[in-house]
Amino acid sequence: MRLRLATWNINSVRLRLPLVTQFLDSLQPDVLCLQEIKCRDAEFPTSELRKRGYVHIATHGQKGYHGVAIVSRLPFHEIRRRDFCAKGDARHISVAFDAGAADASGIVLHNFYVPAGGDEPDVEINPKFGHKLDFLDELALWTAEENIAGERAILVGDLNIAPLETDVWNHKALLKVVSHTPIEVEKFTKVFNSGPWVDAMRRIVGTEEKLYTWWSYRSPNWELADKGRRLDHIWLSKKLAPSLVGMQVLREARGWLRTSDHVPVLVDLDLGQSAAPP
DNA sequence: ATGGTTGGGGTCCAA
Repeated sequence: MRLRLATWNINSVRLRLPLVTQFLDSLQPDVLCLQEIKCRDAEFPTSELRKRGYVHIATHGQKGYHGVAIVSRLPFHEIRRRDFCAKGDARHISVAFDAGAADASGIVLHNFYVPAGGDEPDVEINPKFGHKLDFLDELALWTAEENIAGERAILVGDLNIAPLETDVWNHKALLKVVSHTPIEVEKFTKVFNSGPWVDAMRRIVGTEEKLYTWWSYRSPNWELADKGRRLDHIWLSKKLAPSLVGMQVLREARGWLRTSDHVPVLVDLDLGQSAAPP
């Protein structure tokens, strides 16, 4: 069984619903994880997505800011929503695919929207940066305690950190820019090492190659200047990693009319292979 | 070094 999974920071799902449906129609993912839906659960465009076959929908929304959702053709259960840092922020949702999802059964999927962290990488003058670091600390502890990378697990989302030198357009220029500072990369790495995770994107595109998923709205000529960062990630547990058969960053989506500043990232898994011995 | 754009909700905050 093939499973196509996508993640996309949509930056207002209601405003960009036509782009979401265009994306679903053309790329045909089985599961789409969204971040920054920027609406309450009741305002999520559930009926429009159900009409297109994505009948299984779980949301963790709030008014105006943040918010995550999982939109799926495959049935799931055990929907969980954790309030990291106990601020009432909607930044996490997870589901487990059930028996009706055939070979996807037993896979737990976590969808995150990590705080952006504000402009100044200094906790003394910028509480938002402190919040981001605290969020990562709590995430590392929790992922280890809960063993969320256990057996068959996937972690996706806008993690708002570009960890590698080739994840940003200019490593040196961005060392003091929030998203690429050493302290953030250190904490990001701790989260990654809290479980047996594999970076699916870098399994397909080598670390010597530049790879971005986000281009600022503030930079004109995004395509020509190409001042991007890889802020969005897909991690597979070691057990699932052998099933990875494809990955794409849908760079063209950044050129769509009135689009998000993030583009979708997709992976293809051949779950028939995941049962094979190592 | 600076300033640039977008979205939501409401006359500014977050990204």
